[in-house]
Amino acid sequence: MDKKKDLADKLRSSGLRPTKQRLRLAEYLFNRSKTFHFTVENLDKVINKKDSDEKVALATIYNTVHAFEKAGHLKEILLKEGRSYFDTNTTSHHHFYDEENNELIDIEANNIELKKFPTPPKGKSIKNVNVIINIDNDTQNH
Amino acid sequence: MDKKKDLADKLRSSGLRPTKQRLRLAEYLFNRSKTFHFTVENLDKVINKKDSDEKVALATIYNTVHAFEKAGHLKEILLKEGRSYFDTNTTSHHHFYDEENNELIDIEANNIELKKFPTPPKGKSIKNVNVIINIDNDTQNH
DNA sequence: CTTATAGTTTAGAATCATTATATTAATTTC
DNA sequence: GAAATTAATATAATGATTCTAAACTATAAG
Repeated sequence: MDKKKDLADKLRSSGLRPTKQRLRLAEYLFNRSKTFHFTVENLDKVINKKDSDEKVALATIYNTVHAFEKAGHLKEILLKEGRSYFDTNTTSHHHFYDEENNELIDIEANNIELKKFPTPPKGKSIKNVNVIINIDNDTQNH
Repeated sequence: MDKKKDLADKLRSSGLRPTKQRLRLAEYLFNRSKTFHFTVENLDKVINKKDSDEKVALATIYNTVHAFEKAGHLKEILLKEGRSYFDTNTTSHHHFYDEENNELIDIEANNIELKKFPTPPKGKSIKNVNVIINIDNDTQNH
C-alpha cells in the first residue's frame, strides 16, 4: 500500500520532482496490478471528479503525462487522429484495436513475429516497430 | 495525357460527381506513375499556390479527401497526433517512418510477414493490420 | 532554518487542424 | 431546360493541445 516513497523515487530518478500533482497522477497510473490505456480526457475526468477535493489543472495533466512519457513511464499509441492514447505498459508490445468499442487490447511482443523483414534505408536503423491489428465484429457481411 | 475522362469515370463509379474541384484534385493525386503520401496542408499549398488561377476552398479539400478515402482511393496513415497523413497507395502495405526527415517509405505487404499470430477476441475478426517501423539515424549513441 | 533559484502549477488565452453551417453554385434528372 | 439534388464556399465553431505569465513549491546553499 505504502508505495508513495517508491513513486517519489521513481520520479526523482527520472529527473522529475515529486510534486503533489505528479504523485497523485503517478499513483493513479502506476500503482495497479495491470497496465492500462487512457486518454488525457479520461485522466482528467477521474482525477477531477466533481467531488474531488484536490483538483489538478488540465495543463498540469498534459505536462505530467508528457513528462512521464519522456521519462519512459508511458507510451503513446497512435490510434485515431485528434486524440492521444497512452499506455502504462511501456514494454515493447502491440495492440488489437476494436473500433466498435473503442477498446485496446495488448498483444505481447513475442506473440507477433515479423518473418520477412525489409532493410531500412541506408544510414538508418530500426528504432521500434508498431503493429496495430484492427478488429471488427465477426458477423457475415451484412 | 488525356486521362480526364478516366478520372471522371473513376469518380462517377464511386458515386462522386466529377466536379471541377474533384477532377482537379484527382488529377493531382492519381495521375502519376508513383503513389505518394501527403497531408491536407500539403495539398492545399500545391493546389492553392499564390499564382493559382482557380483556388479550391480548404473545406472542399477536406471534403474531397474524405470522399476519396471513403471511396477507397486514399488510405489514411496514423503517424503523429494532430495531423492526418494520406497515401495514394491503397493496396495493403506498411511503412517505414523516418521522424527525422518526416518521411514515409512504403513497404510492400509481402515484405512483412507476421509469423506468430494472436487470436482475436471472441466474436471479432481481423479487419486489417497496420505496421509502422520507426527508423532513426544510424549513428552510435551520442 | 532561511533564503535563493530553478522547476512547477495554474487559469485562461491562443493555436492548430478539422468540422459544421448556411448560402450560393453546379450537376443530374425528369 | 426547370426542378431537385448534391457540392463548393467562406466563415464560424469546435476540440484537443500548447502557450503564457504570474503565483507557488521543492530543493540546494548558506
